[in-house]
Amino acid sequence: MGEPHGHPQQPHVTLDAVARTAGVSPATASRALNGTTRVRDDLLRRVRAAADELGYIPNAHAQALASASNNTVGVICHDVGDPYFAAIASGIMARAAERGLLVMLSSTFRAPEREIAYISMLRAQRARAILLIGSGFQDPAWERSLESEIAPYLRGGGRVAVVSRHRSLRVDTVLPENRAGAAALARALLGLGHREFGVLAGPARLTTVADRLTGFRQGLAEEGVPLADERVVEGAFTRDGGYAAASELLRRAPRPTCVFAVTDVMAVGALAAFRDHGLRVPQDISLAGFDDIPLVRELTPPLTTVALPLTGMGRAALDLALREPRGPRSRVERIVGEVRIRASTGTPG
Amino acid sequence: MGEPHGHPQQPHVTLDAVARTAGVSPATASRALNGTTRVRDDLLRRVRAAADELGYIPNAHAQALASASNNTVGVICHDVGDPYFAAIASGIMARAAERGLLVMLSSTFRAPEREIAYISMLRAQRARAILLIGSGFQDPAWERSLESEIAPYLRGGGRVAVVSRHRSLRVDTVLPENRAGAAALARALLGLGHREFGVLAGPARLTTVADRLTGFRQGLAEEGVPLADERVVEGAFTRDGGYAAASELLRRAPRPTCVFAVTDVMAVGALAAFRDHGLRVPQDISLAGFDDIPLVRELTPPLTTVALPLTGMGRAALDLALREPRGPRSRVERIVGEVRIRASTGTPG
DNA sequence: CGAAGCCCGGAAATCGCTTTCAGAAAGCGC
DNA sequence: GCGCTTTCTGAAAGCGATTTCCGGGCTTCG
Repeated sequence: MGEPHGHPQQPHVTLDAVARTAGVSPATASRALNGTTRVRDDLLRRVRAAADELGYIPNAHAQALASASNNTVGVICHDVGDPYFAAIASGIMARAAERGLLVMLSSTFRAPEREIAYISMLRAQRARAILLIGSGFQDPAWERSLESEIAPYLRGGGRVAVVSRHRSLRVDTVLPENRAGAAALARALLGLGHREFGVLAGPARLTTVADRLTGFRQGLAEEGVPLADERVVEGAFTRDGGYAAASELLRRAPRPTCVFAVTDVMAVGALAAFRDHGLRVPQDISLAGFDDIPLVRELTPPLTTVALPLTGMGRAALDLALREPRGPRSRVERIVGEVRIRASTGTPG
Repeated sequence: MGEPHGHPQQPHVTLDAVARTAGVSPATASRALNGTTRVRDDLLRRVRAAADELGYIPNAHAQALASASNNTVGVICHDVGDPYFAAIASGIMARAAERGLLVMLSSTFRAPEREIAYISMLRAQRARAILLIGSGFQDPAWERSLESEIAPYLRGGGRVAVVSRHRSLRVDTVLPENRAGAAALARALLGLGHREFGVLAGPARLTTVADRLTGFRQGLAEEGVPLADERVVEGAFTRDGGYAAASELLRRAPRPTCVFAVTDVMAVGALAAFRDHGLRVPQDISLAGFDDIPLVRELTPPLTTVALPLTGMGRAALDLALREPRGPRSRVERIVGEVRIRASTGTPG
């Protein structure tokens, strides 16, 4: 009748309303609903009845404001669409569900400034913990602003944990042994007889890339096998980035007998590139990746890689951040990757 | 010096503090920071200076409480670890970032009651919009409780949109034409000469499964080709579910010449199963999926499927939910899938 | 039987912000 | 210079919960 466009916009049911229909004070209603204190049985029943008769849903903002606590955690990753982050995020969500927490997830799409912006938003939300997933950037300016966002958050009682990120912040960390893993992979590939290697590296400013690259180099160096700079091609951390980098690598003669892609996602692109160039894997060229994301077992040939327990790392990160009691020092959980030799690597020649 | 275990727990910087050091009232400080009203230039500068000198971060809860508005949206899917949901979620996140929104994401891991629980939590957070991603359940009890969660939320001004879910709720919907897509796929496969089909279906209570299955049946029926019930095997919506279902299907003679897996994820498992049973795809058996998740182009052979613009669907859902002005009727955005014939399907025999 | 505790419920302060509501100062035309 | 509008600022009232702080009613013990 008169409502111009039909949006009555009903007001929310408040605790006061519940209290009134139950014939008690808001204080009692609050206590009854939260079980903070003993409340006489009949009152308790009346309050509960009133609450679900009215369909009462407490206002989380009011609760957070009054009690200075809340049950949300923030997660920041580069892109949930990437299977690597999706797997870690999935682990976090599972654990969060068990703990009754709500997760605010955000993707930076690899823009450092977006990471900072999100941290700020999560601070505003007074998130209990902030989880930073994935490689950091090698950039002093960024590190400074990150530090200056994080420090006051920690001082205010916030928890921070990072996953798979070089340890520039002194916070709880779930850290894959990227160097050691890459070195182990290098040794395994040397063991197959390879001596001519190529590497598909991600963006140089990402710390994960640097670690895996140096680890691989060290592994080769142990056997005195060098890795020339022109054998390392940089590409985006995507399937297409891997494709492009692999193509570029093939353009630079002489062709290596074995290629290491610093992430599985890039390896997927590389595999396609090799195929398009008429190369058979592993007969003509061997290929290895890193991470063991779910899909790479399904490729033909299945990809040799360094397996990381991705969902487990997600769970671990949440537990680490929220752990109680809290010691004075931050903790580091080191994850050792396991080299999985599959059919994408063979003996050279 | 005497802090027992070193957690000083510094209090937060409040707007009052900012106002005080800027020498203005909180009201003015608020206006200056939010640009609600004109504020004299010198005051504005002083407030801003004070704010970032103190490192002021507004308390989002207080803001939400006072202004009865906030900038978070909730997303509920079955599992972010699944590439299908990951792709849709990625689209949502991208659009949310553009709009300056924070996303609360949760995974139900396919438990209906968890979906209800999350909606309730999102209601408590007074999320601006709730996005439900993925198939609903064919279960009257669940539908009722869902309805009773959603209705008051909408009445309170909340927005709801669903993606890829049968239209049991009268809310904005991004709806893949599952039936039509599956029918088109059926026609294409018939066109290749197949007459003996098998189907790997997901859990029967999921509406998406039902739709794709009936669509496929209809497509076959147009040419008078039947699909016997024992040719339809049900499995979990996962890679392993696909593997198991495919194995079961092979156990039931006679073997079909072409298999339709209702999702790509299941098709991936089926491909592995066929291989393990010594069958060549497509020479011995053809395989098709649905969704066109990123990885299936990379398989050997690349998978024939019905392509859905997943990230676009995510973006569309957010826009649909938050659209302004708001008509009285809910809107349905129909997505037609595109049949992509790839090498996993060939002519029979 | 009276004093000392114990429980429990209610009044009211509080959390940190936004937003009326007025009032002061400034600008304007005549 | 006077009245009137126009700007801008500050005081104060919420927003919707939680949480002291208090007091009234019982139990319990001396």
